[in-house]
Amino acid sequence: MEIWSEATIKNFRHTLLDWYDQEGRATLPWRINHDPYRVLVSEIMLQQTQVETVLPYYERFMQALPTVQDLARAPETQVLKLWEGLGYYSRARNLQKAARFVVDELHGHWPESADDLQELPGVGPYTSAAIASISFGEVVPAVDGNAYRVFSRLLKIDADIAQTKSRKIFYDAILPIVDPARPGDFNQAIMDLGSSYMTAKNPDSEGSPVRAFNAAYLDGVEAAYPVKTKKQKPVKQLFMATVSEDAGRLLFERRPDSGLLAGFWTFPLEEIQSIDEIVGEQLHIKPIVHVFTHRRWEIWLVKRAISLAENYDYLSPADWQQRALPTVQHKLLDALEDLQ
DNA sequence: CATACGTGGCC
DNA sequence: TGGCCAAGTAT
Repeated sequence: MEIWSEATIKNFRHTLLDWYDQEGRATLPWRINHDPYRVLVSEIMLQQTQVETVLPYYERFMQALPTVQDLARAPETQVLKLWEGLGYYSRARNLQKAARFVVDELHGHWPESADDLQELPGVGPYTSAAIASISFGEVVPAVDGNAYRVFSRLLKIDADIAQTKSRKIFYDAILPIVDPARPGDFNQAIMDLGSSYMTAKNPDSEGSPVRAFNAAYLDGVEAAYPVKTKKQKPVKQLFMATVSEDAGRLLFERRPDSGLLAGFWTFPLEEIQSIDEIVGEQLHIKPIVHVFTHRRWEIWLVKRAISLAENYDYLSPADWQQRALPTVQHKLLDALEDLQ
């Protein structure tokens, strides 16, 4: 691993921030100002989600709920509907819990340090550092996937970025490099660098503004960085989805309050071991396939009667359109519509 | 500390 | 196509 001199660090900050000032994405809507609410919403949405995906959601969310007080007072159903399709839905619930904490417990006064911000639900080591540096000027590194990738290459850090314990190694390595005059811009510049020149696949290290600081590139070993162990494959699961109609309404099931798609509405889903269990009954000749990070669902639509359960409800189109439905349920509805 | 937790894009 | 990747956190 490389250790930079104080002169190199100063040179790097200057090079990075000059590039950021010229080429950075200053027009991103969460960079219009440093309002902690606007930054918080953006950072939560951006967790494991790309900028292009977030943009329309962010604009719509801020339009509907412009202040932390608005979010704190909103019905949870509205928040989930605004989040529909973004995924990782516990983020939406935690975001509203965080807003309620700031408004109700802290009387609208924001925590200003990374340590205190981490008390907010859904705000962990990365997000707390991002808000503290961007909104409040705290000199802390925001160590996200970009920072891992960028600094693993710049400094040739061999720690496996898939391992939790590597976080401290990167934090300690980056901390002395963060620009004390512009910590928020520094962190955002690293992220912009990681999503432009120093990408995971097909990086353009040759054209990168910090190529002179990229030890892995200069040594011709960039392909070896970052070190990252592989994830496990999604588990395959087979389901029968019940299509039960009553006077123009369709039967939906409310999923449990915890776990996958918690609290969201889908057709009643019953896991089966083999397609043989429903042969001759299915409505489609091919299953609807939906892949999560850790599961791969194959769902067969079956028109059948089913005994009602406590978490079942017949919904009219007007009903289900105003509820937050997971993407997999939209796929099922689309497939059903194709049959008509 | 390893795993659960969504979705869309890319090759 | 299946695997990998993208501004992580909670448990």
